[in-house]
Amino acid sequence: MDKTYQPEQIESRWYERWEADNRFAPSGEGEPFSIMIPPPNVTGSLHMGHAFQDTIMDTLTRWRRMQGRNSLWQVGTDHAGIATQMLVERKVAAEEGKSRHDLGREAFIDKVWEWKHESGGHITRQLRRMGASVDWSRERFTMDDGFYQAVQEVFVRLYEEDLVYRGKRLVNWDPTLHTAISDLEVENRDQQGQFWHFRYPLADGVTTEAGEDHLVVATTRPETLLGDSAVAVNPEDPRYASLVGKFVELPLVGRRIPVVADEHADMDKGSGCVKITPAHDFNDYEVGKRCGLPLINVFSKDASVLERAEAFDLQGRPLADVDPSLPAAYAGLGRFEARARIVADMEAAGLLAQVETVSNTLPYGDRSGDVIEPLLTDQWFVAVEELAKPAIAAVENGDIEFVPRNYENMYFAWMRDLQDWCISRQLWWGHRIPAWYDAEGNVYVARTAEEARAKHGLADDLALTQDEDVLDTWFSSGLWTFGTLGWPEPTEALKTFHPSSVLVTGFDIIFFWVARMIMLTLKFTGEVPFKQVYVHGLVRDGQGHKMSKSKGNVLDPIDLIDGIDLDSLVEKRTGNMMQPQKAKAIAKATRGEFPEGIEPHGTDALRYTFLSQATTGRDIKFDMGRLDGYRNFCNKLWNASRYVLMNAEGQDCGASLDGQSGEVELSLADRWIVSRLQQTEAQVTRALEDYRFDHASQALYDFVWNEYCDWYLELSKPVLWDDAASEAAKRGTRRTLVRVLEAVLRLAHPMMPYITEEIWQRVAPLAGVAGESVMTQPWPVADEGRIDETATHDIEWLKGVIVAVRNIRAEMNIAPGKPLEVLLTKGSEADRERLAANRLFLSRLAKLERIYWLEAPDQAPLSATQLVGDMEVLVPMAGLIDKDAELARLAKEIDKQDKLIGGIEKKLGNESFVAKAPEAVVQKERDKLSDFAATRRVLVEQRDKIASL
RNA sequence: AGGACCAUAGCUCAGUUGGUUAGAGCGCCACGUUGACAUCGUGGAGGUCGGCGGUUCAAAUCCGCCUGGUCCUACCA
Repeated sequence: MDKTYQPEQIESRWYERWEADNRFAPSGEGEPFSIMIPPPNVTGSLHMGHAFQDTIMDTLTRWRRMQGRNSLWQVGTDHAGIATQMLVERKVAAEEGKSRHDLGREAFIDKVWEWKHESGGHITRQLRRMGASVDWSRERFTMDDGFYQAVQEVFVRLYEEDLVYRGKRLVNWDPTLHTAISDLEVENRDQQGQFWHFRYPLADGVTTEAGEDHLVVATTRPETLLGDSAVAVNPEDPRYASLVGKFVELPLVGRRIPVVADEHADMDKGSGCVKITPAHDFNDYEVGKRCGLPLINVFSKDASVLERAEAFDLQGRPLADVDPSLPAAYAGLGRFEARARIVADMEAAGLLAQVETVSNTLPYGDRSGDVIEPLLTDQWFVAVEELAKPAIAAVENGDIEFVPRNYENMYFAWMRDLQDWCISRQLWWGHRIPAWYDAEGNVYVARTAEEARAKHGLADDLALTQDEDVLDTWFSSGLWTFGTLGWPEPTEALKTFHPSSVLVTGFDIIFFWVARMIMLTLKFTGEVPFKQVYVHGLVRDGQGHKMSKSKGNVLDPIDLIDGIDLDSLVEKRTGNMMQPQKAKAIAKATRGEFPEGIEPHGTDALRYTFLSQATTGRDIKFDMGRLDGYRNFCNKLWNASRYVLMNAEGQDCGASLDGQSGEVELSLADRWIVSRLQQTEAQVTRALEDYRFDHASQALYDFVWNEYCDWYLELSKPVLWDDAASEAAKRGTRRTLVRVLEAVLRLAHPMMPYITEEIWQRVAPLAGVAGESVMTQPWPVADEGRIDETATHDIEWLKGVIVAVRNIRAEMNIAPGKPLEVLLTKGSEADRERLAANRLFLSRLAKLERIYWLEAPDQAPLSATQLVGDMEVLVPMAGLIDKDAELARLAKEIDKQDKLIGGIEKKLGNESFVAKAPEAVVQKERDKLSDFAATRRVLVEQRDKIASL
C-alpha cells in the first residue's frame, strides 16, 4: 500500500469494477428494500443537495444490501419541462440565432432529444462519482416510452372519473414563458410599491351619504382598471348602503359598472370601496363568482393591453352584452407602460386623489423571473379534493411516516387547503395532453386519436387535432414510484419493490412532489408510494447562506472531491454571471476563503462529512473543516491498515483461508477491542435504523481512531515486537488485528465505499474471509457473548495508569521519551494483579524503565502523584521535579475536588433531595462524595509532604 | 397575521425517558519525528447551555413569556 491515502487512484477504478460486475442490481433474495431516487433534472449538474441526498440513499442501500435484503435503488432522470425547454432555446438561439418558433414544434423537440442524448449523461456520470450504487440497468427517464404509457393511462382514467377537467380559469400566467404555472412555482417577493387612489364618478347623478359624486378606490395596479366590472362595498357599511345596485362610470373607458355588496370590501381600509377586476385578480375572481359579474379580460398573452376586451361569464362563455371597447390609446402597451399612462391620464382628468408608497409583495415566476399575471385562459386541472382525502389518511394512520415527525404538520396544513392543480403548460417539451378536438371544439380524451374515434364513434375522416399543451412535469414525476417499476403492466418488479421503503427528499419539494405522489399513487395502485419519508434540510454554505450562483458561494461537490486551484474556482464563480458587477466582490471573497484553492479530499471524505452533518430536521452549514477532518480520518484508516498488513501479511494470523494455524492465545487488549467492536456494531446499526447518520459516523470514528488506533494498535506492538510474548499470543494479536479491521471495513462500507473496498481486498484473506467484494459481505452483527466487561475494566485501569504517567510528564516538564521509574501503591489486590499481568503494556506505552508495587506506602519517596481509583501512581521526584510546579498543580487539583465536594454536600444536605430522590440516585451521590473526598485527602497529604521540604 | 424550527466552547455540531465532573471535530497553547500515520502523537486552555420566570428534591433537557435568527403559509383592493 502507498504510504499516503490517495483517493483519486482508487475511486474510479472500483466504481467501474462494481458496475461491470453488476453489483448494484437486486440480489433477488431476501426481504425487498427499495428506494426511488428523486429524479434529477436531466439538464442539470450535481449540486451539493444532490450529493448530500445521494450519500444518504447510497448509505441506506449499501447497508440493507449487506444485511441480505433484496435491494433496489431505482435511478432515473426527469425531463423537467420548463427548465429543459429554456436551456435548449437558449442554446439554439446562441448557436443558430433562431427561436423555437423559427424551428417549429417538431424540429425543436428533435433538438431537445438531440441535446438530451448528447448531454443528458452529465449528471449520471457525476452520480457515479459519488459512489451511488444505483441499478443502472433499470435507468428510467420521465419521457421514455413506458412513462408515456403510464402518463396517458393516468390522465385518461382521471378524466373518465371527472377528476381531470378543462376550463377557462384564472391562472398564474408567465408572460415571458407564455405558459401557466402552478401556485407552487410562484415566488412572492417583497417590494416597495405605489398605491394610487382614484375617483370613480357615480352615474345617474347619485351621491354618497356624504354628498360626494364619486367613490374612491385604491389600487396598486391601475392598468387593471380597464377590466373592472364592479365596485364593491361592504354590505354592513352604512356609508354606501344606498349605493348598492347603483352604477359608477368607469373612468377612461366609460363603461357603466355596478356597485355591489361583498364582504371582501373591508370597511376599515381606505375609503371602504374596492374596484373589482375578476379577470385579473384572484380575490376579485371570487367576488365575481359570488356577485355574478362578467369576467373582462384586457390583456394579451404578453400582458399587453388588447384593442378590444374579451368578456366571459363564469363558465367561460363569451358574453355579448358587455361593451368590449377600450380606449385606443392603450392598445398594445405593455402592462407597466399602460400603468404609467393610465395614472397620468387619471391625474389629468382630476381623478387621482392620492398616491401612497407602500410595501407589498409581488408574484414572480421562479423560472423566468417575470412578474406573474393572473390571466383568464383555458387550462386542464386535477380536482384534488377526492384525491387528497386518502392521502391525508395514509399519513394520519401511519401507513406513511415522516422522519422527522414534525413535517407531517406541514403536510397536513397544505393538504387540507388544497386548490385544484393546474396541470397544463403551454410548452412544447413534455407529455402532450391526450385530448383531441374536432372543428366544433368538442373534446375527446383517449390514449390515442384512434381510440378517441373508436370510443366516440367518430368518422375516420373527421379531422381531429391534438391539444397543443403539455402536462406539468410534476404530473409525470408524481407517478415515479410505480411508473419506474413498469406500471400499468403488473410486473414482477412492481409486486416486489412497491411500495418503496423510504423516500429521501428535501422539505422544499414536499408539496411539489411528495404530496402529489401520495395522491396519485394511492389512486392508481391502491398502495402508498413509500412507507417512510426521510426529510433532510438544505445544504448551505459555511456561513449559513443559501448557495447560489448570484451570491457566488456555490461549492461543486466534484471540486471538493478532486480539488480545484484558486484561479479556476474564481473563474467558475464569476464567469457567465447575470450581474457581472458583483464579480469583483465574489472574486475577493473567494480568494479570502480559499487562498490555496481547494485540495482534493476524495468521495469517501465528502460522503462522511455529509453523514456527520446529517442531523435531524435542520439545514446543514457545510463545514470545510470537517471535510478536512474526515479526509484525515480516511488517511488514518489507511495507515492503520498499512500497519496491520505489515505485521500480518505472510504471517500466521490464526485464521488464514487455508485453515492452517497454530495455537492462539488472546491478550487482554485483544479481548477488549473485540468487546468494544461488538458495542460499536450495535451502535452503528441502531443509528442507521433511526436515520441518525451523524451518530453512526461518530460511533465509527470514535472506535477507529480513539480505540483501535490510539490504544489497540499501540497495545499490539509490545506483543508483536517483544520477545517475551509467546508465539500463541503473537498469533492471537495478529488474528485480532486483522479480524477487527475486516469487520470495521464492513461496518464502514456503506458510509465510505471506496477506501473500505480497497483495503478489504487485502485484509479479508488474512482474516479468513472469502469473497469478491466487501459490497456483498454480511453486515456485522454484534455478538453480546463477546462483550467482556472485565477486559473493559482492566483496560480502563491500564489507560488510567498510562495517562497518569503522561500527565505527570507534561505537568512536570519531563521529556516524553525519558525512561521513568514508576511506583504503584495503596490500591487493592486487584490492582496488584493487574500490574503483574500488564507490566509489558505499561512499560512500553508509558515509556517506563521500571514499574513495581510499593508495599509500604509510608516509605514512598518524594513523588509526583496521580490517582487511579484508590491506587496511587507515583513518579519519584528525585532530580526531576520542579517543587513549585508540583505544588501549583496540586493546589489546582485540590481546588477542583473542593468544588465537586461542595456541590455534592449541598445536594445531600438538602433534606427533600434525600427524601424524594430515588435511592439509587442518592447512593450515587454518596459514592461520588467519598471518592472525591479520598482523592482530596491524597492530594493534600502530598501537598503537605512537598511543602515541608 | 398564523405556524414551524433553531439558539450549548472562537467555529460547525452531538447531548436518548429530567439525575453526566455538559461532550466531539476543527481552531488555539505547550511539548514531541529512528520502525502505520505531521493528513501525526502527547498534554492542556476554553462553556453562568440566548434572557427572565415557573414546575420539580433535581432543568441544557419539561412549561410560559421575551429577545435574536431561519423558513413556510396567508394577506396586502
